[in-house]
Amino acid sequence: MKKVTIKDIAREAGVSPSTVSRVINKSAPVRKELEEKVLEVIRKMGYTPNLVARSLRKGYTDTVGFIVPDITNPFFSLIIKGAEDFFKKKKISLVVCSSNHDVKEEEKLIEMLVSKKMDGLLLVGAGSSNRVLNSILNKVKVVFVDRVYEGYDAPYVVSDNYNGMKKLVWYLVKTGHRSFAFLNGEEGTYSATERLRGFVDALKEAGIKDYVVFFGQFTYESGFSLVKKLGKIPDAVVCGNDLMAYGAIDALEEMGYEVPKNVSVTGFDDLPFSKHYKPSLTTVRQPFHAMGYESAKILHWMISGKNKKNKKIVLETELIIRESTKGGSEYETSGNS
Amino acid sequence: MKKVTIKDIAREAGVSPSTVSRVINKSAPVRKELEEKVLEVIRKMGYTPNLVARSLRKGYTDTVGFIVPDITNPFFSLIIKGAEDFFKKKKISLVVCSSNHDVKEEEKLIEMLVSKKMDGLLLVGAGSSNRVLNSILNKVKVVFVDRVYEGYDAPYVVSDNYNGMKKLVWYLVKTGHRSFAFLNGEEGTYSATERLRGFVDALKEAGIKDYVVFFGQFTYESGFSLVKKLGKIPDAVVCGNDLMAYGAIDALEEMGYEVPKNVSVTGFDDLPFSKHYKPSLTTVRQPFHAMGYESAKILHWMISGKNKKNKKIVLETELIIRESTKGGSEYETSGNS
DNA sequence: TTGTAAGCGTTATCAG
DNA sequence: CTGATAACGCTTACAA
Repeated sequence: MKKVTIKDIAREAGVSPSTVSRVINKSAPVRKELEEKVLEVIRKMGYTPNLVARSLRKGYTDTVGFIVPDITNPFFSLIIKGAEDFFKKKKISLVVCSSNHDVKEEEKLIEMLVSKKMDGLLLVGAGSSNRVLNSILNKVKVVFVDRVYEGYDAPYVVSDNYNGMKKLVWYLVKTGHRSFAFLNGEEGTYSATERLRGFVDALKEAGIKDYVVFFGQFTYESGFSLVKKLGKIPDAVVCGNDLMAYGAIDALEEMGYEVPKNVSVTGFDDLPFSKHYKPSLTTVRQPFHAMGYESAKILHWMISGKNKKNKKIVLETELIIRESTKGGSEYETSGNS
Repeated sequence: MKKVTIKDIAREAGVSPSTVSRVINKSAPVRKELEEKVLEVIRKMGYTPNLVARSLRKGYTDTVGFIVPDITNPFFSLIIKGAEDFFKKKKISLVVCSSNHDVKEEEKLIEMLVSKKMDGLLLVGAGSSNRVLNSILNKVKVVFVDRVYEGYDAPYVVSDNYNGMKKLVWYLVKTGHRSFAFLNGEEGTYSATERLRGFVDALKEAGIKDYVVFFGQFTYESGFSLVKKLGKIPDAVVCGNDLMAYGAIDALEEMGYEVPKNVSVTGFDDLPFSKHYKPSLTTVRQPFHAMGYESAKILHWMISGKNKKNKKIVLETELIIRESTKGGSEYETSGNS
């Protein structure tokens, strides 16, 4: 099928290309009669505007890029969904890319997306820094998601990892736990760092010194193997995220412990699945969808020229108490208004 | 920062734009000396080619669209990952869109993607048909994923739902199950239909008539509530997919049954999580990643002009035996060569 | 209200 | 090997 352009429509309708353009975009008044004629020809010939040409002319693409470490991880795909839900309303499409937790790949992706003239970029960084970031930060609008990059003056949207973890630990202390192990994710990651801060600060405030900290990855397997390395089993095993908690629980049970009877285990994230885990997981809920949605909103502001340049958003986290921890229901979660 | 174009480079390097283009694309020989000069200026001025302009000129975008019902569903995100892994090697990017299981939305998305001049489309359809499909099938290359559309002569990649289900039911029969309930997903869906066919045929071959079939959705909640509607609990509850099986197991346990002691439950998909469910799930593994990867490969063939027009691929499924079904280990899976 | 023509940034063609 | 020039399809001054 030969492709039909605005010129073909113009010729067929006996008008000029500009008139056709005006009809399509309602960018200027056109005589009713002509308008109808044009519309009819468009329909008849099955014309659809070439948005590539339009983009070249107008200077924007109505497309933004979203780079995440792994699209397969529900944590990220839920965030993406949030962004998508916002952008869909603005008729903006999303180019989604996985960096596979690799900063090198991330750099390549960023360059490609900039070259493809994305109107903006949403970035869940793979590392804590990035060579190309500096050079592109003034070529394209960027919003950091779930990460704070020291030294870059760009807006970000994160959730309150620090206070989420604090709430969780306080709860554990309050329900009688006195010794702790923290099975954390990748050392150096923003999330791991913040959660550790919360963990340590909460215990310090509680005057508890009986704890150990290990780093691993944010995966089931890592949670599983880290548990096996634990010398003595503490009252509570606090995990870097839900996946690790699943692994930790399974390892503990394999070792003959019952959760939560002999040991409490907690997660972080509250993946949709965690309420169905056995035992269902006590964890800290991150507002995935909102994280994506808010980042998208900010990026959109920036794109539209509303200069929310240094918007920094920290979204609330919520303590979710379920059955993987021992202890009364006397503690009220703070976020359930 | 003012954007720098190929002309700026040309001027600065004292050559013509064509020469710069030739250097960038290695599309024709250029004197070493000039080439170096150009490369240097490019570096110095921080030039990156405008791929929108290039696309307009060349007639393709190195971008393909992928529409799925819900990016949040691990089943789909794993497929997307497969496609992404293939396309990354070809430097093709993916515009990922969720139709939210809504055919209307899907139609809009398709039109938009065609307008944006995607080189091709990967489509996990939301329904069994679609108004715009006919009109765009000769405007853009399309590969259907996980669905066979009757009446459209386009290539597809699916997994062998029918035989997968047959293998599963045979196994159940072989291990002594004599009465069945099939808790299926959305009626009319390709997957639901094929799995039902497999289920019915296998039982027919086994001479078993004691079974019931229900339709619902492919969700945890649906599995849960469908179980509650079951009159008598059969030997085996066969579920439309893994999520439904999770729900079914939980409902059954809530009703006081033990799985698999009192009743066996099976899934379909083998989500990464199913081996960690309690009990771990007996299910049929679909080759998610391969489904995405193969679809991408075919689409790429079509785009590159290699006319694999009517390529139809049915990928093998594999029976995965775990702990949610009662029965010996005497049965050998067929796919473990 | 409508048409003409320039231009968005590339690349392909054609001379030289 | 290199440079003009046209063209990709659209939008937008500017002119009428």
